[in-house]
Amino acid sequence: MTSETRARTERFDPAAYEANWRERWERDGLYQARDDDPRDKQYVLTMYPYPSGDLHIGHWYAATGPDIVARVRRMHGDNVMFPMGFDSFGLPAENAAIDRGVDPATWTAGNIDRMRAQFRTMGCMFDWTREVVTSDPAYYHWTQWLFVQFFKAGLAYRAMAPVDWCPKDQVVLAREQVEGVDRHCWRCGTPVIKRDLEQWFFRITNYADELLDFSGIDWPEPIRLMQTNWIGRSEGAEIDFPVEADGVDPIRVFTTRPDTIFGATFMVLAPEHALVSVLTTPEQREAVDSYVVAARSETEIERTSTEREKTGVFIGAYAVNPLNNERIPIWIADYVLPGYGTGAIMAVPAHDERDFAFAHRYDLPIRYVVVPASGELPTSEAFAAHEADEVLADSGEFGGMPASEAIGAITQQLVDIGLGSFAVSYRLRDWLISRQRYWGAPIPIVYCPDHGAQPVPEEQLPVLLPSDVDFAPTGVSPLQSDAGFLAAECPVCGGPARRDTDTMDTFVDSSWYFLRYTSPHSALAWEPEKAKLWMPVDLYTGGAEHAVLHLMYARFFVKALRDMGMLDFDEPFLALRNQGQILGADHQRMSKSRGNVANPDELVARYGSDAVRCFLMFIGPWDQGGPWNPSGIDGIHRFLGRVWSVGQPSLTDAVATNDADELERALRRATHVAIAGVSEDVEAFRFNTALAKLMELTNAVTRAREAGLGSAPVYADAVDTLLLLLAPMAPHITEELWSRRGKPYSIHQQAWPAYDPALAAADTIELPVQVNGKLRDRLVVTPDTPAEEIEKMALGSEKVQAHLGGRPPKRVIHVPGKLVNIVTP
RNA sequence: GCCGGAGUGGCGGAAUGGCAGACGCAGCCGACUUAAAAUCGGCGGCCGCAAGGCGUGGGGGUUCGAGUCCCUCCUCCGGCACCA
Repeated sequence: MTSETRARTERFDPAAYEANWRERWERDGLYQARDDDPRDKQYVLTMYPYPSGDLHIGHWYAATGPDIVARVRRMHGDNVMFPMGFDSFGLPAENAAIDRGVDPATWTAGNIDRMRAQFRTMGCMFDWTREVVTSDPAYYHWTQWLFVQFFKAGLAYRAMAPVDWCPKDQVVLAREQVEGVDRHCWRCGTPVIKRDLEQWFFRITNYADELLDFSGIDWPEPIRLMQTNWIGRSEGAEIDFPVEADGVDPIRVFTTRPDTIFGATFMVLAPEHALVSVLTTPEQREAVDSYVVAARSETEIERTSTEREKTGVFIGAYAVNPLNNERIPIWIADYVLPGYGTGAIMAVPAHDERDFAFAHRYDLPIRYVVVPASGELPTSEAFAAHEADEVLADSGEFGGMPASEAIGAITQQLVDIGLGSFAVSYRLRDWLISRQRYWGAPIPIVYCPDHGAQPVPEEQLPVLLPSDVDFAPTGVSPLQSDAGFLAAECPVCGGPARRDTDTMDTFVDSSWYFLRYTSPHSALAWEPEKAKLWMPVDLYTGGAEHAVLHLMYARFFVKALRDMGMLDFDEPFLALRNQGQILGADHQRMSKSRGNVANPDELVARYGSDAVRCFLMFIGPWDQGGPWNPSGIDGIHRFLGRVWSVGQPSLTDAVATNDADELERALRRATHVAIAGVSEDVEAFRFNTALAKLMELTNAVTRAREAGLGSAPVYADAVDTLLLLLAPMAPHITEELWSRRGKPYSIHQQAWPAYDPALAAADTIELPVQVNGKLRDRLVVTPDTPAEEIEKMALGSEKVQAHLGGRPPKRVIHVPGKLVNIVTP
């Protein structure tokens, strides 16, 4: 650059223009998605945040990726909606109320205001006119209304259930909110315990099979696998084992291996099983009772530890094997879980590790009934009968039958004698949605002494949260101590009734917020025609940690609402992409308690929003994340500085060169190579390599200017293209330069540059020449050089000849455009 | 234990089975400057004076050719975990 142009170029100072452009975009409603836009719609969505207080670097990381894609799709000519809101019900607000005495609503509203302002500094194309806030009565009105619809459709029911209870947060948790080996609370980490409570459930298990079907949606394989495993479909049989006592129902078991029934040497009931008290003999009563009491007081940790030695008690009673009438002793043991299958098993110690360990400890018989076709049999451990080439042994008329065949044959025989059925069991349980806390949507149900649980009439919704309650956690909802809230009227008889004092799991709120964005101010939950216009979401992004929570619940909601006639599609999110997690500098998950939360404000103030966006996208693949280390942001700042420099208008310091034509072709080629590369990378969420390609183009443009091309049309084209390609990632600097160059406002409304392969084609290519796969020389040829000539040139190379040692080559492999490899004899 | 994902320079990372290390960071050298910062240019896997050799977690294999495909082992990260 000459000193003359340097003087003309204003100093690169993002602070001088970034906020101004954001205000202009806002004022112009540039990012508002219009319902009456005739172009193809494109609904891009990123998971809305919990308003915890301040945005951290992870929010920037998560939002920038989809913002880039949304912007590119907009430049491709689509009518793009990219909304944002707040998932604002939940425990932290209530804990803040307890700790600091502030009202949850006030605390939440303050956080939302702060975070909304911080969000705006990102320069994302969020359409804030569509914002939803789930703790707003105008929103939870409809969450409650949806609950009533689920109730009326038979998909919401109340049941006494042993539930996971967090003793610290004093709240019931969904199974999905209990994590890890020690069965701890997902929020506070405290080990959970079991309690029996009347709870509301959503019948998600009705949709277990449909939720296993991912055809037609483009979701990451790991997420699909996690949901599949979570749903845990197992095919097998239910089998009735009659008991010796008169007038008592048989013991029904679920098994995936009915073919091993002749190896059943004992039965095991879960300690909670209803038949335990009926069947226990007087002599065993005391031992059984004390075992049951002990099992029920155990924590989840103890109960489900796989390390622990298996324990149990014989209850004194016997069942009868329905196929051979053998007498089988009945035990109880806590390794049989009450909530899975039928809560009872036929124990086949020869072919199940757990039954094997139990039999070993209590000296129960072990009988092998499935053997390898080879005839060999292990004797010291449970032999996992799984393989295809196995046959039954010691199994009456089924002896010698292949195991795979026997599964069906034995079940069929049990069906024929009325003591069995083909059955499917799922790991998935119904979704427990009751929460004994304040800061959530009240469950819109009243209890009448005469008419039981009745939904609040729709015209009386919303059931508003009272604002003056005592927040100290007591194990019951704070709403229970609020007499004004508690008192209600039975919608059937008008008599006095009691309101439900629990609130809904916040995952209920987030199971339909994407529908509310389509018509956020509607006097309905959503306008059917608006949902028809925008739904389903075309691209959804967020963290993989929601694989079996939000992402499964939202699918369930859409399927249930479809069956209620309220929606006409099957899946909420057509495509899903997960961003990686930005970890603290200590490689640990960012959390306030660890003190490793990185705040972007300082970086934004120093380098500008564009630099922070680009830096985050540049550090690695977006789906990978990684530990936070801001040291590389200087490189991005320098890059944007070079863009600032080349993007200035009317550079006239052109110097005539005698090879201008070739230089111009090279610059045009670099431009079109960048168009192709960036387009491809952005669609694939490879923002890091897209930026690398933009850096290469910038370097090529800089070189061209140094070479004197500054006033050539091809130079202006290259710069314009650079700005257009960079605009989705760095919306401010590109708008500023676009404007300075006298181009029409806004750059974000321009068409994405068109790629011309002919202009990207190289004049000459460099071909590596290998001998036995090792690089020995290079050839520079034009793309149309005939293969024979290239091979002749390769063989003629001195370096190649040195390695051939005068011998003729054994083989010559020529991959056109790639390389030549010569194999020596 | 089961199911995923990942191991590449000092660092972040790149590479449809075809030149390993693109693009950056940090570093070193140089230009500009009284000087520094900023900016610009250059150098950079390891061993070796060189020729050359060795290099993508370890070991084996397929191939003319392997970071990439196959087998096996190790380490790290995520999910699930007595689910019959």
